[in-house]
Parts: sequence; C-alpha cells; structure tokens
Amino acid sequence: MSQSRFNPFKADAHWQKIWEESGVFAAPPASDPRPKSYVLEMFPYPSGRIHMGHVRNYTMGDVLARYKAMTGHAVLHPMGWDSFGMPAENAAMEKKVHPGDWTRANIAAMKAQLKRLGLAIDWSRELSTCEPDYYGQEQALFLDFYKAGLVYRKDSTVNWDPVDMTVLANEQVIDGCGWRSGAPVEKKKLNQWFLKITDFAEDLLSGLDGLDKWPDKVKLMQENWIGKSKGLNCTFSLIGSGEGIDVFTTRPDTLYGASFVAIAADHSLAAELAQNDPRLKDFIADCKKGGTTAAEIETAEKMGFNTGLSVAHPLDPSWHLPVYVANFVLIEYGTGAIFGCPAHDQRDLDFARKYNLAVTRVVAEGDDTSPVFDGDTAYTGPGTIVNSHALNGMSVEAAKTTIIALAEQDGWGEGQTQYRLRDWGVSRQRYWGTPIPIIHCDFCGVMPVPRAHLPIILPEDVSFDVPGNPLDRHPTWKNVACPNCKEPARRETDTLDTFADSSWYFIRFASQPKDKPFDRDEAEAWLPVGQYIGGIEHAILHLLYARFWTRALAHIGKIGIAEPFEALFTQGMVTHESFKSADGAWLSPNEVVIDGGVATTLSGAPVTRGRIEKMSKSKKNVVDPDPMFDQYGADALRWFMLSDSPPERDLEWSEAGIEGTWRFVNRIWRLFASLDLVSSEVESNGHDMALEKTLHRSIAGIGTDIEALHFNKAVARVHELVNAIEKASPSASRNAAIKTLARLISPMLPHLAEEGWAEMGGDGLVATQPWPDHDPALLVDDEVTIAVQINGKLRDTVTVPKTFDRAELEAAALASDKVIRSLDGAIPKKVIVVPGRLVNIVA
RNA sequence: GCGGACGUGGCGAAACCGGUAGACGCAGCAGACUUAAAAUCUGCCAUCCUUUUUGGGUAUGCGGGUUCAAGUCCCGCCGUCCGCACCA
Repeated sequence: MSQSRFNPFKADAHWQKIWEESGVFAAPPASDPRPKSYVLEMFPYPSGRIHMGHVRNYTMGDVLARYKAMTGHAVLHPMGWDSFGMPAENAAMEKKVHPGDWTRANIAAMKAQLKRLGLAIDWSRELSTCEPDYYGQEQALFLDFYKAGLVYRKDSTVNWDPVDMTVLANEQVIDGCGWRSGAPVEKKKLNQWFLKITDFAEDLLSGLDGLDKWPDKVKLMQENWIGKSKGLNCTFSLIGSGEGIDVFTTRPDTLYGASFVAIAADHSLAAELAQNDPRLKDFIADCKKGGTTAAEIETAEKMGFNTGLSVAHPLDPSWHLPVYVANFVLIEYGTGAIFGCPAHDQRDLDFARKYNLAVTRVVAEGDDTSPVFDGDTAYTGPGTIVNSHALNGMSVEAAKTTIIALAEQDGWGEGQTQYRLRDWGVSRQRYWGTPIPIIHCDFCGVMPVPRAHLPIILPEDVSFDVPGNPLDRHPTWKNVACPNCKEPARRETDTLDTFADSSWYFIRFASQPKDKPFDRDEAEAWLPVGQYIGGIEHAILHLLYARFWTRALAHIGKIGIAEPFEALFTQGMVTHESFKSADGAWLSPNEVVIDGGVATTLSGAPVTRGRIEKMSKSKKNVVDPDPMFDQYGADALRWFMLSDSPPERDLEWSEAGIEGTWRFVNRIWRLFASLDLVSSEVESNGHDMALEKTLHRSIAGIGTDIEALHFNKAVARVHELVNAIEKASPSASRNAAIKTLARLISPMLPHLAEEGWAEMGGDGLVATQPWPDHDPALLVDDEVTIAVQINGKLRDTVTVPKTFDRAELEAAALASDKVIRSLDGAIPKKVIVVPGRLVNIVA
C-alpha cells in the first residue's frame, strides 16, 4: 500500500504534465460528429496575479467542461487574455516599464498560476488581445463595419482630465475630479468614433426574450439600459417666427394640462438666445456646473430661465405657453425639450410651483375631477381624462392613441419610440489599445486603411513621461501617405475602447485562421457559447456590446447567429473578513490573531473586526491562491470553491474551510489506497444492495447537479456517497463503488481522481473515461416511508411497500399505535392520502 | 424616487409541482486511540417543557390570509443587498 496521505505536490505537477503532453483537452476539429459543448469563462485582464475570484470562476467552468467531455461531448474550453487597457499605461508611468513588457510578464505569471489549478483548457487556442494577430483582425472587422455604415464620427461631449490630458469614462470621475490626477474634470467637445448600436436597440431588446438560460436579473438590467418608451414627437410653434420646438412625450394624453415648454441648457435654441442675453449665458453656465452624483441629483432644485418666448399649443393655436430653459431637461434624451404638465409629473409640478405656473388636472384621481390641483404630489396613476375637451371620458391609454392619431392626421406630430440607449463611443486617447485603422487626409478626408496594410501595429518606442496620448506625439508613427492621393496624411491616433476587444474573442476562440478574423462555418459549428460564466459586473456593458457585435456581424453577413451566449451564469464573489487596527488602518488577516472570538494584532494590540466583504487590496483582506497550492494542493482549493455556498452567492474564505476540504481529499485518498488490500481478501463477497442504490443515486444526482451548476449540492452528494462507502462492509459492491468514485470526482478533484485511478490500476486517464451509467431501477425503493399526520401535524411515519394503494396506505396509517393514541377514539372526518408521501388524518 | 433579489440552527446551507424543515459541511461538545499532540475513528448537536421515554409544545424576519397541509402561494409591514437614476 502506498502512503496514507495524498501528496498533491507530486500528483498535481505529474498529472498536469501528462494532460498537457497527451493533449487530451485540445478541442477536436469542428467536424467532430459528437454534440458540441462550448464552455467559456470570462477571460481575465492580466493585472499581475490570479485572485480567488478567478480561482472560483475557472474552477466552475472546468468542472462543467470536464463533465461534458466525460458525457460524450466535443468540448471547447479555451483561455485568453483581455490584455489592452489602462493599468498597463499606469504601470508604465509609475514604474517606467513598457506597457507591453508589463502585460506579457503578467500573462506569463498568471498562466503559470492557472496551470497549477489543473484546468482542462485547450491552451493551443490561447489568445491575447494586445497582440497584432488578434487586434489586426479586429481592425479588419472595424473596416467591415465602417464599410457597412455602422461606424461614424461626431462631435461629442466628454469628461476631459486637463492634467492627464485624456478622456475619462464616467466611472473615472469621482466627485467631479479625475480619479488619477484629482484635477477638476472639464467638459470638452471632441470628434469621436461611434458604433451604431442604436440601430439594433429593438433587436437587442426583443432578443432578450429568447435567452431563457440567462438570469432574469441580467435581462432586466439590459432591458432598463436599452430603455424603450413609446410616445409622441410633436412641434410647438414659436409665436412670431416660422420655427418650432420639437418635444417628445410619453404622456400625449395630458396635452391639455400643459402649462409651459422647457428646453435643455444645451439646446441649440438656448445657445442662440444666449448670444444676446448675458443673463441666460450665466444661467446656462450654472446648469452645467451641477454635479452628477446621486445625492446631487436627488437634492438639486428645479431651476428655470424664462426666455420671454411663447409657443402655440398644438391643439389650440390661440393658447400660448411660456418657454423656459430648465436645468432638469436633458439634451441627450428625446429632443432635449419637453412640455410641462405639472399636475401629472412630479418634476413639472416642482417647477410650476416655484415659478407660479398653472397646474391643471386632466386625469381624474378617483372622484376628483376638479381642474384645480392642490398639493405638491403629482398624480401619475391611471384614471379618466377630464378638462380636456374631446378627450374627456377616455382612459389614459385610449387618449394616448387618439392624440397620436390626431397629430399624425393633422401633421403636427407623430408616434415615436424612444430608446435610452446611445451609440457606443469607442474612441480612447490612449496608447495601449487597438489602433483605429483610419487615415485623415487634408484632400480626401477620412480614408479607411487598405486591407493589405493591416495590421496597423502600435509603435514600440513610446514614452510616458508626459501626460497625454503617446501615439499623438510620436515623431513619425502617424505620418503616412494618403492611400488615395498619396499626399502626406495622418493616422488616426485614437485607439478602440477595450470593450471592443472582448466583444468577439469568443468567436476567435472557435476559429482562428491566419488570414481573416474567423471562418464562418467553423465558428458556427461551435457557437453560440453553451455556457458562459463570469461576474455580474459585466451584466450590462460587456454582455450588451458582445450581443451587439455578434448581431452586427450577422447584419453584414459574416456569421449566422445573433446571440453569442446561449446560457449565462453570474457567480458570486469571494469574500473575507476585514480587520482594522486602533488607528483605523486596514490589517491583513495574517497580521491578526483570533483567540476566543477576540481579535488582536500579533503584538496584542486591539483589532476591530470589520465587515465580510469582497477581497480587495485596499481592505487588505486578500488571500493569495499561490500559497494554498503549496500548502494544500489544487484539489483542496477547487473543492473549497465548490463547497457550501451556492455558486451565485458570495463565498466566504476561511482557514478552517480549506483545512476541512484538505481533510476530505485525504479521506477519499484513503479509500483509493485501501482498495487493493480489501479486494484480495473479499473479491467475491457478493452484493451490497443498499450501497449500490446509494451509488446509483449519487451517479444520477451528481450529474444533474453539475449540469445545473449546483456544485454545492454535487459536493454534498459526494460526501454522502463517501460516508456510505466508509461505513459499508467489504464487498464486491464496495470495491466497485470506490472505483466508480474516482470517475465521479474527476471533474471536481481531477488530480486526486487520476492518482487514485492509477493506484487502482485503471486504464488510461480517468479524465477521458466515460461518465458512469446509472441503473434507473436502482433509483427506486421497494419500500417507502410515509408521513402520518393528524390535522397537518406529524405524528408518525410508517414504512410500507411501494405498491400500496390509497386504501392500503390509509389502513396502515390508521393502524399506527400513535395515531390510535392521538385520536383517542375520535372518528376521522376526512383522510387525505398522497401516495409515496403522506397520509393526513383530519379529525 | 423607480426597478429587482433576498431573509431557514452558532455559521455556510438543503428541502423537486404546496406534502416528514434543517440533507451535507463548518464550528462546538463528549469519548476512543496516543506518553502527549496532530491525524484518525465513534457519538451528540434548532429550541423549550416533561420524571426517564418509543412523550409533548414552539420554530423558516414580523402580522394576516388561502388550504386537509405553507419555508414554498396571496396581501400588508420590517430589514438587508443589488441595479438605474431629473429618461419627459
């Protein structure tokens, strides 16, 4: 017999080498006739080290991929690197390293760490988005989109950091200041590249309906983000001018309750008027100062500036309304102008009360049909239209339809669908991203780079000692001849948003020819991704962009699928207790001793126990996976990641927990190691029916649980099976169960399974064994235990043959001593019999 | 403000279509083995009452309801978390 302790330090490296050399996890060619299973976890950003969140994410995907392989699927389970992005440039500025060197070193380090997890990954398909063989193909796709009219340029307002001289995303603006420089952020108009995601707004919305293997939460978030609403676009004519103000409303039914029209501070009319009115100019400037944080918007007072202009009401040209510039009207939504109906919109009411404008009720609130509207709470509920001439008596819905029809008939407006979704601005004034393959020529204008010139490769010789975009100030890189007139011209120096890189990598994994982004047939053989696993933080942007990109490719005829991810799973975070010292500084767990529930530092100073929260460097509550490999091995760590907490919920890291999983790994090992001794003695010791039933129930249950990603339940079933095997007396059944156990744990504990399989003389690799079959006959018992209730309270249980009919069940229940005693001679009024479950006696 | 999810022992959790609440694990307690510790093994472990018990009561955030039967369905609260946010 071999050692009584599993030795992961030898086993992990040994089996990882064998898996790699034998190529067992390489995806078969697309022509493989077996059903395909494409399992994908969101690829990591190479920040430097693998963290526990990665470990959890990749372990889950790995279990599924290994299980799919054992159940006869052709599996594609790849890995790559989302390797463009700002942290590399920050590192370049701070540490004086080249972003490429920094990134590639990180990839090497993280790849080594991932390999120690023993993932069943096809490393031959590894890709990195910062390498020309990837981003060059992305440039080709950009040009395809450009040619198809899905790409355009326009001036847009951006958050500009005047110190770092770069555009900031909204998330990078903290309290109005740049997150790195701390300088007040300016609004700046820049000419930016956009992708026409709004062309697909309706399709992206309706497509959500078909995604029945996506979490409802994510679908709802996307739905809200797309923000569809139906209404009326109509024109209010300016008095004394041929012009009009276009207004969008979702409440055309309340048109007779209008008391003013308001336009956004950025509206072209406001700008026009401001030229001759310094007070308005000041007011507009004030509006732009307003912050964008939650609290500021919540408390921001409604402010308006009366322009002195009037407009005619479209339903009654003799009815004139004042025109205001108002701080709460957004230029980005609708037409940047509204009509105010104070009685039925809270913002309009706040505004009307402040500026003493008319407030007329036009929707009855219960019995209240009075045109006079009291109070400061607008009524937005349903009701009958009142004080509205021809609309009186209609429901809100009927009035909407009527007004829209009328507007279209008389030509002053039309029904319209609005989306909150805006086009995707993809320009970034940065170095470490995919160069946009465009050339600007003074004579020919915007020229796409000829295909033959792709990839446009980033220059290596760049410096980061001055803020701003290194591509822009590179001495030679941007100088290029116009592809049309051959005169000197300039390259586009903006690079693409890194979300573009992650919008199609799953297609490139499925098919990676050298001469084009992907081969359609090969990609379609694998896609859509059968199971996608990642964090909820990507619920909107990444997943929406990827859905858009795939649709855009379908639109231009490059691929025949619309939805890239058939099933989506969003896993919970890995959390850990956090600690603070007396002076408020965060402490790392290994600086803290816990004794009897009281935490102190190593030197005995008091420690405050903080919240259990996501591991983060700033809170110092990070546990690095690397030492865990050294101390417990990959399998104990994997088992911890799968145990206890349901995968969609947060998982709290604990020292006791990893100790526990390490002990369990060894319990299984002892079963494997003991098999040969037992078998020589009692090889033909007959069947143990009870154990066989447990085994077959486990086979069936573990399979369904893995398939449903209920790893915590699969873990519980393995525990039950191991308990049963340990307790069972030696028998042929027991020996068989131990051998089968190796196959059952193989997806979750692959190194232990291989080691055990080899120890027990199994053929080949357990990873390539078929998943064991279960005998359905063994899943059903001949006898069932039936609950016996009196008035719904449990009084007894009786074990009866499964074949008992209702009458026999009732008789058995009534014969129970406890029932007789409880009834105490009373005659049951009614007896409810649920075969296989219970008998409820109503006394 | 709008939208959504969740709330079960000391802890993480399970419980299928409404049908024996607490599987499985962690922690804990008691014991065996040991010179000792670790490891390992055995047993106990929601709570209260009762004289033991094969005894009884109460328990799934709180209050109601539907039902023979509710953790599960319905209504109303309370709490926690998440998303969006002046979207007309």
